[in-house]
Amino acid sequence: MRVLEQEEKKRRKNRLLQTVILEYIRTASPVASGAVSHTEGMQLSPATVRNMLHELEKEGFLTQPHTSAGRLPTDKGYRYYVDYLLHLQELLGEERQKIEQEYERRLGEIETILSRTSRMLAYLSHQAGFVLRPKMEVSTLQRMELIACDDTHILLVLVAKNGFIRYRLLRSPGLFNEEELRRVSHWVNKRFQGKNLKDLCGNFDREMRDQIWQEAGRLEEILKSFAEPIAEMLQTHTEEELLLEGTANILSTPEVSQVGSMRRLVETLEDKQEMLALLKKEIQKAESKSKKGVSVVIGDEARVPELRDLSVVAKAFETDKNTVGVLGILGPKRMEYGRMVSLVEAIYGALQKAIGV
Amino acid sequence: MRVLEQEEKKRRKNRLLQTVILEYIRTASPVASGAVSHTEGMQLSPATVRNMLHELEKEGFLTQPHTSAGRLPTDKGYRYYVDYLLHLQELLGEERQKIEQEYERRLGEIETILSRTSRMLAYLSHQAGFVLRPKMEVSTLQRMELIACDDTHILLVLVAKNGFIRYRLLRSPGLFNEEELRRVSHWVNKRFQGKNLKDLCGNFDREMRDQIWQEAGRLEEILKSFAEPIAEMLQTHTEEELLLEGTANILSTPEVSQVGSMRRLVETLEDKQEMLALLKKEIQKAESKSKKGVSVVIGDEARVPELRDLSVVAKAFETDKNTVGVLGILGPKRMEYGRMVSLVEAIYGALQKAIGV
DNA sequence: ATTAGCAGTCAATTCTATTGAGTGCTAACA
DNA sequence: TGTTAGCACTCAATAGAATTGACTGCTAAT
Repeated sequence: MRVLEQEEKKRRKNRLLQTVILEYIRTASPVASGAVSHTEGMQLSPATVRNMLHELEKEGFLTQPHTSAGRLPTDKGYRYYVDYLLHLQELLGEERQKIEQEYERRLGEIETILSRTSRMLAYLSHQAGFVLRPKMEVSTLQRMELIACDDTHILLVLVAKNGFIRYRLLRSPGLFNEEELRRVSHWVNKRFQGKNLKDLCGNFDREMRDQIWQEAGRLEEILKSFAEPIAEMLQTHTEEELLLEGTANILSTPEVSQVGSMRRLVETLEDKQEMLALLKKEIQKAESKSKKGVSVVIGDEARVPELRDLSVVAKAFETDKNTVGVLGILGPKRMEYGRMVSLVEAIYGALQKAIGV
Repeated sequence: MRVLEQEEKKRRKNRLLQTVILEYIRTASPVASGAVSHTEGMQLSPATVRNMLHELEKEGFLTQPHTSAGRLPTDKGYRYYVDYLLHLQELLGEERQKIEQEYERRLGEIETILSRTSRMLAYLSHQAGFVLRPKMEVSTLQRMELIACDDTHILLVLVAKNGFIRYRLLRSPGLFNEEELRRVSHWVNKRFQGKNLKDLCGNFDREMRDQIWQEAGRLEEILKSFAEPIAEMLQTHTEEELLLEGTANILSTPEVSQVGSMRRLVETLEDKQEMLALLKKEIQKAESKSKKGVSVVIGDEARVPELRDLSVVAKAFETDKNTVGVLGILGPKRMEYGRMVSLVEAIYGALQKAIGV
């Protein structure tokens, strides 16, 4: 036989890599040369396969846990697979149906929708599902309203352009009738509506005081009483939050076979602050490179030792022009990427429709 | 020596049981006769101690994991200890301080306070902390308000007497000016304020329709458009919710030494529905018996196999006359009950003060 | 370029022996 | 009658040795 053309050789190697990865994903144990030598389209003896595997190993796509074991993919291997060899996998009819069902009965509060979304992701992926709720402060002020609850309590409600709301029950700083409260709301809305919450957050107090002096008498007095509570409310609670569901799902993977590593994993996942920072950073980075819109962060690419065996499949979503959150799933590196990417895309679509941008 | 009086014998036995339990809590491994024979106030030889231990075992307060091992408490043993032998343990100054700090800057939203409370419980106990948020429907309607956000969206806010609020962003069912919306709110508030949300939930729609016909013209028309959205909102979202924090803390206990049991535990804890039903039931039961107000559910008393090695220390709290939630901690049976009871009491107190009933 | 065959590697499993912590019981003692 | 010393016995835990078997790498033949 003549020298195989480079192209043909390359094609076969890709095919082999793919087979090994799929097999490893299926069985969770290192793949032997014999196991892949007779799969469809592969008619080579184990020995030949071994030679090829050897090459793939030298190139960094595969490793062996020890000399006399089969091969398993490295992070680089998975990366190549995800970037070049991946076949998206259609969702099942019942899965699509489940998603539709979930979102068609519109669930009002955006908080609830997001929380259900993370549950949905976990449920359908059998991995952990997460939603990184966007910060409120990146949005703009849509409306501020004061509602008298009883003589001593006033509810301060703040509606952001992105559909989020914050509220706070104040001990009333004085005795005001409804009309007066309305005038305060009106005054504030007139001046601050549409303003960036982030800007307001820092200097609302000052700005408000700057303008109050222009008013006189009773109105000035009332406004003064409310300047501080409003400012305070703007300052707290602008944090984003991580909703994480289905942690238990990723504990059944053989990757965490020791009690210690399992505990550390749960600890890491529970440390919302850390997870949050990490996901945000990594996903933004990945997002900018990826074309499909769904980004995949594999294993150690996240640079967190405890998450070394996990991958993230995620996609950013918008609730407003510039308010982005992230939704996705978190599971063992050894996951069905094809299905997961499709799933994240499907749920992303349903969510976007539901919050009706 | 004359026959020991029954009383003296009983006293010594109690003391021994207590010592064994404390020792077991401290070391997490079965307590040998030698280990307790020379503790303060105990001046008996190991052999004598062995005889007493044997009796305690026959009475069901202790067991041995195997013949040649030390003793450890049974559920009955813990129960006796908690009910009769427990010394409450003062919190440390810094702990008290931490609690005060957390609650003194009043955090507005009750949701946030509760969520922080569960985190606080976890943090100070080094166990899992939880708050079972009360159902909203047991409270009464304090206020309903419609807020126009823009031409197409209206925010429907519902404030309950217990400080909880629900909101929902509606696609506006028509074009209404502020004055008109105000009239709707006013109309609803006038008729339904103070009514039990649970009752409203079921038949708001009907009741409202019953009364609408009395109005005429424009107002009737507007009211009609809002009857359904409001009714729908009342019906959803009356669920209570479980906030659980610090799960990882109880995974470091030697009780869950196997991967399987650990996984099952995490699964159980994550299944909020189940946990919720369980906690509610058990704690109510315990609460009715206990005098201290803090209830303790030990191990298998909860009748959930996965929680066999855990105990719950909890206390009910009120945000309103008849709105009760529960807060507490969840940890290995082998926990410092004295400290935990004090802790739950302290945080309960701080919370009650903070939500200012 | 491919393949059969063989020597070599190494985790996993099973079996055995050893250790040591701790008990129960009995007989002696105060 | 209550307490104690002493001894035989039990049993989990640990360590070591032997065996197995699933692989690979290499070489020589095709």
